[in-house]
Amino acid sequence: MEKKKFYITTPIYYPSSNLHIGHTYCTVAADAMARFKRLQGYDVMFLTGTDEHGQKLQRIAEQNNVTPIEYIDRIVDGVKELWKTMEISYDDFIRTTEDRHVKRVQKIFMKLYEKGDIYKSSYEGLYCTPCESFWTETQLVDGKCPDCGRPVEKMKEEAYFFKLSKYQDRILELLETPGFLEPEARKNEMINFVKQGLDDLCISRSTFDWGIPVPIDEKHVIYVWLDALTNYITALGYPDEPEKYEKYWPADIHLVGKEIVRFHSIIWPAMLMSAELPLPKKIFGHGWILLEGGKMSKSRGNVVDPVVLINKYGVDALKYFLLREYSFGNDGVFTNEVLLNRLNSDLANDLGNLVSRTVSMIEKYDGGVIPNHDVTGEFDDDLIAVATGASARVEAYMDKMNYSAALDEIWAIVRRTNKYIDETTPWILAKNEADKGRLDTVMYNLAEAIRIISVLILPFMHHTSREIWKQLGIPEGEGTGWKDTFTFGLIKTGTRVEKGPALFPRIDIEKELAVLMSMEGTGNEKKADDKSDKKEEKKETSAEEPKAEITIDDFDKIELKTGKILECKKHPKADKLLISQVKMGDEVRQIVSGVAKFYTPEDMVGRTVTVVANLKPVKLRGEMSQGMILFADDADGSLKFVTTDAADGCTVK
RNA sequence: GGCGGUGUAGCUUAGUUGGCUAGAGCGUCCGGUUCAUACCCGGAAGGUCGGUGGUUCGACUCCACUCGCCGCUACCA
Repeated sequence: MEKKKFYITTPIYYPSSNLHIGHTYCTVAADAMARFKRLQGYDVMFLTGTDEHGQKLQRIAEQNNVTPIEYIDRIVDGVKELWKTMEISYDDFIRTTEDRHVKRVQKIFMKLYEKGDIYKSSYEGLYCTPCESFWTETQLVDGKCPDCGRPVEKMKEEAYFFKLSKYQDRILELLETPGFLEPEARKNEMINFVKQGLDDLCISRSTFDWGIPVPIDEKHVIYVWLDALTNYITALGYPDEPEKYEKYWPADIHLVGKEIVRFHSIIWPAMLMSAELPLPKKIFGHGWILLEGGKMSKSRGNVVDPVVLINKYGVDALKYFLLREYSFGNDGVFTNEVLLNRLNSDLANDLGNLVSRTVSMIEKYDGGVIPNHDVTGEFDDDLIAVATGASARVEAYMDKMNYSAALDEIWAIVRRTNKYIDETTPWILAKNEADKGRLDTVMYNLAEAIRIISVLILPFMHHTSREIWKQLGIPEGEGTGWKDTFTFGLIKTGTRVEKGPALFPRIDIEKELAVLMSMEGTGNEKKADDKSDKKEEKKETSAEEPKAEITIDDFDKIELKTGKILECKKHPKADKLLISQVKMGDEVRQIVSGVAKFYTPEDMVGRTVTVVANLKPVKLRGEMSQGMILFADDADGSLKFVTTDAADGCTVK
């Protein structure tokens, strides 16, 4: 009988710097699912990789005085090393710079092109020369430039576009398909987004060359999404070596971060529709692991370099923590304290101690040999019911991507088994020779319950599973399959147990917190209020590129002046806008700024700031704006004033 | 501004189509136990299920309004 296939992917990560706990989280989740499905008997294909093109990498490499590929190779080595440390069981690792990907992307490009879904922007390119802006038809107001109201003209713009808009209706239908996009909240967002209308997607760039050349136009490279998203099928050999593709496609699940749900649930299916290929069965957008925001984190200190945590507590502990602590679709907050408490209570106290006490008792009472089990007693049935009933529920939770509930279900057995020991009081049975039969049965049942637990945790922490098998003397393959978790009584009488080191040594939390705190800053950290990731994402996709070089004459066209903000109020019809009255020497101007998210009107008043004075006045949602107040785009995503000590009305040069 | 989500014990949360005395884990307090990694087991305290009003014999579950937080989205000269 042919095995059922299961194809799961992570996003391909952008190797501009080393990976952090967020990437680890996603990959660990995918790995657990892959292992789970394999254990269940599926033929699993698990793909991860790296997205290696683009302006940003090219620039970073230049800054480091190396070629892009030299820089990337180094980072990718680190990524692979991390996955090795995490014991990520991927079946393939695709790099978008590999020949296999490059040539296939070009073929896919041609396929869409021949279909008529890729066009040069001049086809619909509408350009407002004074504004130097490029518009699509849907953006125009009365057929004119939405900014200045002047007529636009068709222009040749050197960029290729994908007709995303053409697939709008089909995408909407797809998004509404139950189960396609989860969790539910993301689905509604996307439906709403599509209903507002989709613009065609720019898929080429000519301003840099670190990318896959557009096959029909050497001046262009393919930009971001057509390159990146197609990895899911190029890795399978599509289109030229389609053996794996035919076997595994469509993907059963694309696991992605919530910030890239849009690209996976809208753009990617549209591309597939254009190529007339089957669509992925499910997109799941998981939440982010955040650090405590603001000042708190400084006083607490958080080491979030996964490698540091693994070295201290082990891979299994970290994996368990990530999947158990957080609800997969939602954001969660990471702190060292939460981590250590979870490890101590669930792993050291509950599971580790259970194995320890059981093996100790078998050694003490039965000479280290798992005994007969023919004297049943009061609590056996309940223990057996709990132990054998978990698998079905674990399956159900895993199908819903609910890792934490699945693990909790397994821990219900752990807790039940600990309770069983208290109920049966083996140390009392041991005192009376007449109770030996009952004692033996209790020992057997304990070993057997642990056996079931050890198999259930295999997808999440296989190292621990194997250590338990070692201590219980279970040979791999004997009662260690998924189906064996449904049956009680498989462990063989006569099996020799052997006490080993503690599975999870108990951590002195106070001491350990102090140690971790002293290591603060060694990891890649991200604050809970940090929007930089999202910002990066936006930058990548909205193509914020370095500006072309200008001459001093060009600069001279800009009139910068200092201005004092006299009054400021909220824009009545726009959330993000503030309207300021700015005094610049003799005149007072009204200027609208998009900073309401960061500053209240009170924050604005009284400051002397830098203003672009000769910017063409414009109406913003009904309010006149005569200039622009400059702000610094800070690293954390916030905007900071560019203030000055000078009097208002001075020229800045 | 539009759309959507969410708000349940100190913390993290479960509650499918309305019937519960609203569950669980962690934390706290009390008790038990000693096989075990000072662990484990039991018990208790702690919730007007964001607020108000409505539908209903009955609402955490449905409806309206309202407040808080979050996301997507428009405006960001």
